[in-house]
Amino acid sequence: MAIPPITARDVGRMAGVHPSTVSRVLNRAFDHHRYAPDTVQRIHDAATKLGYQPSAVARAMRTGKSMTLGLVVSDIANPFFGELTSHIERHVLARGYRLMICNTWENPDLQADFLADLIARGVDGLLVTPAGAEGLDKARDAGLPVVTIDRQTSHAKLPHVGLDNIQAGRLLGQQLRHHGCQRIGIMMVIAGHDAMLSNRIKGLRDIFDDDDIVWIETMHPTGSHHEASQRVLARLSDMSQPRPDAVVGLTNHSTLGAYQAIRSLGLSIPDDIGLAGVDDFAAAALLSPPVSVVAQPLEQIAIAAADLLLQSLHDSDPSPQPELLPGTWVERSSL
Amino acid sequence: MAIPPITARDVGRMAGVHPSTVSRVLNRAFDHHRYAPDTVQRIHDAATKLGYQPSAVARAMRTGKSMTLGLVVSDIANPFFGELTSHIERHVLARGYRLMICNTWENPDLQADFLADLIARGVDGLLVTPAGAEGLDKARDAGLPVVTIDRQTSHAKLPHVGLDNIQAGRLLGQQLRHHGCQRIGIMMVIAGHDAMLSNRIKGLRDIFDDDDIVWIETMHPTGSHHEASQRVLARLSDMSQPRPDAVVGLTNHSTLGAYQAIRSLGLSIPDDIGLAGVDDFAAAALLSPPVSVVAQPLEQIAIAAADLLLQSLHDSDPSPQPELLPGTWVERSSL
DNA sequence: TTGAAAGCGCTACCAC
DNA sequence: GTGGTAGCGCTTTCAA
Repeated sequence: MAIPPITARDVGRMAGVHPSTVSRVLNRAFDHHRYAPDTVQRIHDAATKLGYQPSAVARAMRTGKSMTLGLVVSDIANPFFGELTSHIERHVLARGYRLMICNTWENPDLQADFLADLIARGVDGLLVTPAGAEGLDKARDAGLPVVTIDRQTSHAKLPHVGLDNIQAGRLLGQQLRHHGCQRIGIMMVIAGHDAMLSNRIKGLRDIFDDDDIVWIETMHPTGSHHEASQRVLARLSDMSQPRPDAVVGLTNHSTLGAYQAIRSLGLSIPDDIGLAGVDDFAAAALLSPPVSVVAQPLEQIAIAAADLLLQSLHDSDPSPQPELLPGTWVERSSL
Repeated sequence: MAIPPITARDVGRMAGVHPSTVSRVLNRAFDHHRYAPDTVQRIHDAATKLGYQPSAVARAMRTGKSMTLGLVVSDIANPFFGELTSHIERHVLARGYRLMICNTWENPDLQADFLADLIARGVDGLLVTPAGAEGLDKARDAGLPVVTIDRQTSHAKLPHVGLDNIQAGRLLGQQLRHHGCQRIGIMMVIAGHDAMLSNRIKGLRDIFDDDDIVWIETMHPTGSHHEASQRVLARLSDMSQPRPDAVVGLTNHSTLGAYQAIRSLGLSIPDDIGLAGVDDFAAAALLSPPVSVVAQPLEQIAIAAADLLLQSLHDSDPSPQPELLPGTWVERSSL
């Protein structure tokens, strides 16, 4: 057990050179001409024979760069974030970076803890889907590039990449109208104090008057789609209000919950009531009927965010201009 | 920008003590009586005033412990692994550990790369849902505790926690029988060269004769449920074979694909044909009809695996006895 | 009870 | 072209 790891010293000894030479030769693979070909050869041989892996810890200590990025995400169990994470990882990996992933479960204090810890661990930059503003300023003050994804924080104006929520809301509204909906009910999950959902609603309000929005039901972000379902159920069972022509879910959990509520009421979609949402999810295409949604350009968002961060690792200042990507309508048959 | 971080030296200077004293006092919080109360006070004051965060990198370098665990997972975008990850993270976090998460996308070579890199980064232990045996021996040889989850590797006998696949297959078979099924078709996703699926089938074979298994359709693990759907479609459309009473999916993607195929054929579940699977997934309860499955005790698996690893960080040798947890039947209405 | 020194493994710099 | 030295920030001896 506990085999002592091979160090540059060991390689140097075997190749008959000084450790610093080992380091130079191994790191600048394309400067071979500057060293005696024989030396280079011996070093490479020794390194492979010994299975030398430079200690990333020591390297990070010395260079101040860990080649690691921190990803602070709301809930990795939510496929939305899982996919986002997956795209981000693939992208930064290709550029030589690794990811440290932390789950905040929408807890702002935990987020602050994670950020502080990631900084202490020497990450080179931070990607965050904020659960609040907590800890973000400190990260920026520490001189670390930070890019927010999916949600924008209210105060700190950090570089941001995400869905154009107003456009998404408007697109959803247009489609609702196009399918003849007059009155809608909205189910949403409120996450932190961000502008995401209010913007989606703002877009919707560009198309629907206040009077046409029968109700807006909210829920805490830690709840599941079961809870969302309860809320919608209560709304639809309340006979003192007119029934909306359609229910819209502003997040994937909300839409799923709304679907479940409508079905459990024995209502038929779209004949009795329509359903649509923002955020696509695997099950949407498989429900009966398949549910139409505004889909986020997840991969583009992931790539744009990663690129923005990677770029600001080298250049000094990233544009504080939010990069807002448009959603696309995925027509299925729920309206 | 690039604010120089606070070091123990800075704290020491402000408190008028040597950095080593700062370290001792701050680390052994419950040995206060061994130091002059006044010194302790000044150090704490200085540390909080300066916002001192010890560098985890330097600490890892010195102590050889990074308080970080590596999690090498097949596909974080698959909610099964997303949830597993989430449980694991919560559990190890409570014990002071962080997670470095790597996605192999079922690529054994990538797995080997990740493992080597994780070792170089000084992780204290490894949790792996193997996509193959690649790199696992090397990790163990390096003296790192390794625990495999979900799938067992064929050769390396590593400590393992996962579903009791034979039991799960048998349970599924029993339920199929109980609902009157005589002949079944099986859809599965083959992942690596592990025993997981063959064990699920073995359990099924305890209940069904070979003749009662009309067909077994396989697919590569990188495929989506769409591909699974194609396969099942082809099987069910093949009129030269008898149609099974039920289709069973051996993974969540398979079951989803099978559902889609059956529906697109206009067949009704369970009247025309039954459907069931191993692995629960969010959509299973929402499909029409809801799909019955053998569910994995995900949280228990996560906790047991994390505990096993954590324990072998301190004690020397973990039991090489696989810890097999039973699946439970979730009755819905697809049989 | 505290200070001083050493050293984890690496790489940047300065000699030669 | 290559060796030597220093030092990243921490913790762990050993001395006092």
